[in-house]
Amino acid sequence: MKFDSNLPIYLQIMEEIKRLIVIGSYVPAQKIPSVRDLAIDFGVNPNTVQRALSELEREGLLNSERTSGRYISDDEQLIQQLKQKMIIQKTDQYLVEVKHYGCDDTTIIESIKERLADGKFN
Amino acid sequence: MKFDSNLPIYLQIMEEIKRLIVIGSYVPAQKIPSVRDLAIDFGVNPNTVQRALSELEREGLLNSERTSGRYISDDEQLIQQLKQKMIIQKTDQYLVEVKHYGCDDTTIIESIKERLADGKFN
Amino acid sequence: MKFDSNLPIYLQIMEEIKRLIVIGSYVPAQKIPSVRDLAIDFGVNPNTVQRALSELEREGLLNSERTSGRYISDDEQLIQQLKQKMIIQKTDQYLVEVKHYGCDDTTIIESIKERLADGKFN
Amino acid sequence: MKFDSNLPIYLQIMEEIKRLIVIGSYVPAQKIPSVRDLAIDFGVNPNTVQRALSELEREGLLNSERTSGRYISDDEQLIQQLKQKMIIQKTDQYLVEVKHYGCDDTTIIESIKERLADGKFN
DNA sequence: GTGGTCTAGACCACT
DNA sequence: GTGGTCTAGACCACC
Repeated sequence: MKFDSNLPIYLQIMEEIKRLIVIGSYVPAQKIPSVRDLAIDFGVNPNTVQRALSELEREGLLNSERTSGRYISDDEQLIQQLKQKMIIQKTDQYLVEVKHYGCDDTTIIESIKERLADGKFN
Repeated sequence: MKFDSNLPIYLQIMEEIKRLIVIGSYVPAQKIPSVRDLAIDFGVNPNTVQRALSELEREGLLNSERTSGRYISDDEQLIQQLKQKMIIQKTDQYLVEVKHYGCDDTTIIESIKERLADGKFN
Repeated sequence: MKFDSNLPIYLQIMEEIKRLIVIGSYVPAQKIPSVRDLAIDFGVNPNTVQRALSELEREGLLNSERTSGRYISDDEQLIQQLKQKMIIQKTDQYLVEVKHYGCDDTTIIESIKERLADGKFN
Repeated sequence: MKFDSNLPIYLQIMEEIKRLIVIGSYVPAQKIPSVRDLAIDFGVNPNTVQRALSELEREGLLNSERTSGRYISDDEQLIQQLKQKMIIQKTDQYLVEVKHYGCDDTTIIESIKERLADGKFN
């Protein structure tokens, strides 16, 4: 995975894991790979993965069972909320920014439709 | 101004200055405040402002006239393109991300309309 | 049983067994359950129980009779001392800590009475 | 400082700093020593101190001002609550434990008075 | 010099 | 082999 050097890697890993949860690659209660394996996958130091996972655990998305491994939360509701929350968060951030640049509602929607029409995003 | 501690401050200052240009607070060929004054405005070290301005100069948006100070580019075309470029860039980044989260086109447009309807962004 | 993840489990098991002795759930010379059974009770690996028991043996509270199993010490005096020793140890540790936080004697006694009055501890 | 090897060092450092706040060695809004200096004081790796301080920051007891250093929270109320909270926490934990060992209220209070009378804790 | 992040590599408790 | 902690040492952004 390629990381943006302007954002801490552990945050980017958190994002990626959230994404994997949201799109269903990780399902509730599923065991995730070990810290060491994820570190290899991400091409990153185990400590960095550890930090990302600890933060996710603090957010309640992961549980760690001491010696057996880490698991996606089995709180299906929480997991389902996650998708909506992530989308809304990204959308709101986008809207704040473009409004900040002086766009009005119709311009925004036009822009979106236009860019989607290009079909580059599939 | 409040900065996101996870992103280099000089990048955030660059963004802000671009924004001021786009919304017309800075017009082509206008002289901008001194590094020192901007540093005070932004509540930031002059070195940090310096770096942001240098980068903007590299992008052609600013010219520094040695003794007299720094000016917004007088290339009106460039300035005019800026708004569109910024919007498109932000839009595309947004679209990439939400597509990455498994959203399809209609969902995206619905989301946008929904959030705009809230009216929180005006 | 719930363990505090910040303290080695074998220590917490030692504590619990001492507690069972002190409150009379285990009486002198009584045979205690097998490592395997204790491990199941505690929801823990047999090795961990093993370590706890070995330490207790070193302290003279347990004897292992090779083939027939492990027994609470028959040294009734030792067992009787245990309760006092545990109480004193915990009390002293508590006093050291709160004194360390700047409490004087009367404050301490007031605190204790106040918390006991709440009746949450019965 | 001597650390108990059975408890993570960063937790013990957090405790110690809270203690320093409670007894007034650190006052609200005061700047605390740098991570590096504290690391030397505690005889510990800077990363370990960093972790302790980050956790305290998350608890709102500390603020870090990017490049100038870290400061005790200026929320005097929060700081004042801390002392009570720490004492109550320790007292309750003590009471739970000794009750768990079968002590009744009068025994507890007698124990406390007796140990205090020894005068070893001053 | 300050906080923050990251790496590399070690050790521990526990399975 | 698993999560968790710790060390030593580096680099970065910022002052």
